[in-house]
Amino acid sequence: MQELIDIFKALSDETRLRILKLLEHGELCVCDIVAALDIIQPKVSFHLGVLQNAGLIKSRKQGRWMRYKIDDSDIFKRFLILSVLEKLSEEVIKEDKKRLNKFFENKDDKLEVL
Amino acid sequence: MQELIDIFKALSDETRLRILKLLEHGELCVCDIVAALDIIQPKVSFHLGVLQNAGLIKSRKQGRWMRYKIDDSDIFKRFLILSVLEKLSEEVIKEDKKRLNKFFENKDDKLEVL
DNA sequence: TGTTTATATAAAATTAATTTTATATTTTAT
DNA sequence: ATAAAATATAAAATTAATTTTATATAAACA
Repeated sequence: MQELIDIFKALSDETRLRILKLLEHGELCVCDIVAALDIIQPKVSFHLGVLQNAGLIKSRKQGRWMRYKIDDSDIFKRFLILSVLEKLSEEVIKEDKKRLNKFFENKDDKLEVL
Repeated sequence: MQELIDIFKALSDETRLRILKLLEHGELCVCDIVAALDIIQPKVSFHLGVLQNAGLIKSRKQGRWMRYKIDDSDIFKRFLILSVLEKLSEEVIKEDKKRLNKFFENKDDKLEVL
C-alpha cells in the first residue's frame, strides 16, 4: 500500500511532473534540470529524491554529474508515466524546454572553444 | 495540469484508498463508510470531498443519506481505479469489510423489527 | 412541532510536505 | 595542492494537508 501511495504522492506535484516531462526524451543531469526549470539546485535535488524514492526515475553517477532518467520498468509505472507525459500540454513546459535548449547551446559553445 | 495533480493527490492517502476499495462493489452512504473504517464522520466527509473533487467518486442524495460511488467515467480514471483496486491486498481492508458486514447485519435486524 | 439521524462545514490544532539557506562531499581542472 | 563545479543533505522557515472539535442544516420520525 505504501509503495502505491508513494508513487501517487510523487506524481502529485507540479515541479515533479515538469521534471518527468523534461526526462521524456532521455537522460539529464541535475544542472540541466536546474537550468530548465529555473529553480534552485537543492529544490531540484529534493524533488528528484522524491521521484527516485517512488521508483519513477533512476540515476547513475558519471564523473561529477548525476544523471537521471525515467524508470518505467514495470507495466503499471509505464502506463502512469505515459499518461502523464501525454496529458501534460506542451504549453506547460514550453518555457522549460526553451531554457534547456539555451543551456545546451551554451554547453556546446564551451565545447567548441576547447 | 492541476486536474491531474488533484487526481494523484486524492490517490496518495491510505484512508482514501480504503474508501475506494470499499466502494469497489457499489454504492455506500457516509454512515456505512464511517462504520467500516471506524473513524469519525467529519474525517470521512473530508476524504470523500477530496475524492469527489478529483472526480474519482460521485454522490447523490437519497432522503437523509448521501450515497457515494466510484466515478470511472473516462478511460484514464478507469485504469487508475482498476489498478488501485487490484493492487490493494484484501489483507489491508479485511477489518474494514468485517465491520461493514457487521453494520449491515444490524441494519437488517432493525428492518426486521419494524 | 420537537427530536433524532445523517451529513457537511467552519475553526482550531496537529502533522506533513516543501522551500530556503547553509554547508559538506566528490570530482575535475588549474 | 588548491580551486571550482556538481550535487547532496541538514536545519530552519514556510506552507499545505489532515485531524479534531464544535456546530449547522436538512430530512424523517415521534
